[in-house]
Amino acid sequence: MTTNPRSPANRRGPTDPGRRDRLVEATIAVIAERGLDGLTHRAVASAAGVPLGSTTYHLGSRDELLATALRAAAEAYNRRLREFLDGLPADADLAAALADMITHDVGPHRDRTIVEYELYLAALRRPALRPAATAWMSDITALIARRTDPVTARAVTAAIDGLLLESLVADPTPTRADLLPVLRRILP
Amino acid sequence: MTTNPRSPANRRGPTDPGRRDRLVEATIAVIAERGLDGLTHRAVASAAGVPLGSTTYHLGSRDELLATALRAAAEAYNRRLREFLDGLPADADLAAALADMITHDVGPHRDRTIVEYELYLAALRRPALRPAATAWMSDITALIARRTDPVTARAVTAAIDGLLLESLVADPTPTRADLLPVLRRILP
DNA sequence: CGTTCTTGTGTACAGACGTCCACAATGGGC
DNA sequence: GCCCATTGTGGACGTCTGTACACAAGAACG
Repeated sequence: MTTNPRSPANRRGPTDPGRRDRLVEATIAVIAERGLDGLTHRAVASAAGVPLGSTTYHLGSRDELLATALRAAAEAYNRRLREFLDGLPADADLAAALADMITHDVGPHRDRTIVEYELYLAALRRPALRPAATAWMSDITALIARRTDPVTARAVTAAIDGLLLESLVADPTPTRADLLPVLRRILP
Repeated sequence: MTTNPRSPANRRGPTDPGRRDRLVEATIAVIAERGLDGLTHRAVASAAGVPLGSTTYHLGSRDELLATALRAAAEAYNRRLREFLDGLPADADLAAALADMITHDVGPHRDRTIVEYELYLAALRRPALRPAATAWMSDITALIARRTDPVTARAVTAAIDGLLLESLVADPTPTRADLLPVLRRILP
């Protein structure tokens, strides 16, 4: 791998458009695999297949690494939620749909969901990240509010968060049937 | 501080009952101050006023440090919640009481609440901690279920979690008046 | 008093880390 | 075709970390 870093196959030239984006993706992949503890410049460089110096060049300090990852994760999550909600028919059973979503988030999507919470929580200790985290959360509420009244939207958003957090740690992982009555208790 | 560690004032003898407990307290204090990133044997030793070797002797590896802190935090939280609920009159306004509690948790109690979430989340990546975290959560639900039906208890527990998480990051911190309508939306 | 067990201490080691910086390489402007 | 700003690289430095381990010291007990 590092025997001949100058081989043509590995050279992308000094202008390698998208390298920064690939570094951001690699950052999230590293967190998913090793957690925030394992997020180091070296791990990101290795995951992205670039030399160590490249990470500090494009993404600077470790805090900048975190900030970029948080913004990328928030954007991806909200886009996904928007598409999911937009894909529902107008008269859809919202509680059932959300139960499906949560089941997916703690099942096939588990690793990514954990990363999302780790990044969100990281914002608590980093004032620079708080605006991004706040916006993330209020975007979710706004998306839900397109289907319910505002107070219900806040209640449902909070409940989804709590259910996700609980379901991530529960063993065995709760099923759709476990979640549905709780969501029905809140949604009209 | 370390100039004369053998001075009588600092010597507590080879049997220093409670030293382990003080190390656990120091562990939580270190997390509160520096976050999980800053949790090191050296920081704990310094906070507890004991030599470095003492931390590894009493609490072993870093994972054991985390596990002990998680159990202590869960126990303290649940005891506090139990006392709070037991102190309410039978016909109390539960939504108002919970709004007060959340306001307190994200206000004067903010630092400790952050530690609680950091420890809870840490359990996601450490199978050994998951039982403690699961029990923590189900204890909360059980306490609330003494005042409501089971499904409502689950919905309220999840909503409290979500509201805490949201309120910790929001700027400015939500007030009791912000939280109350949301809780009333769920509680009878 | 002496032995033995538990508790406590100081230090040393090897590894990993963030960050910095001198230097290389390229490609667009002229 | 040359020059220079931008992009990319590799290695080095100093710091901090977990952990191990040899040794000290009081206590229980005969």
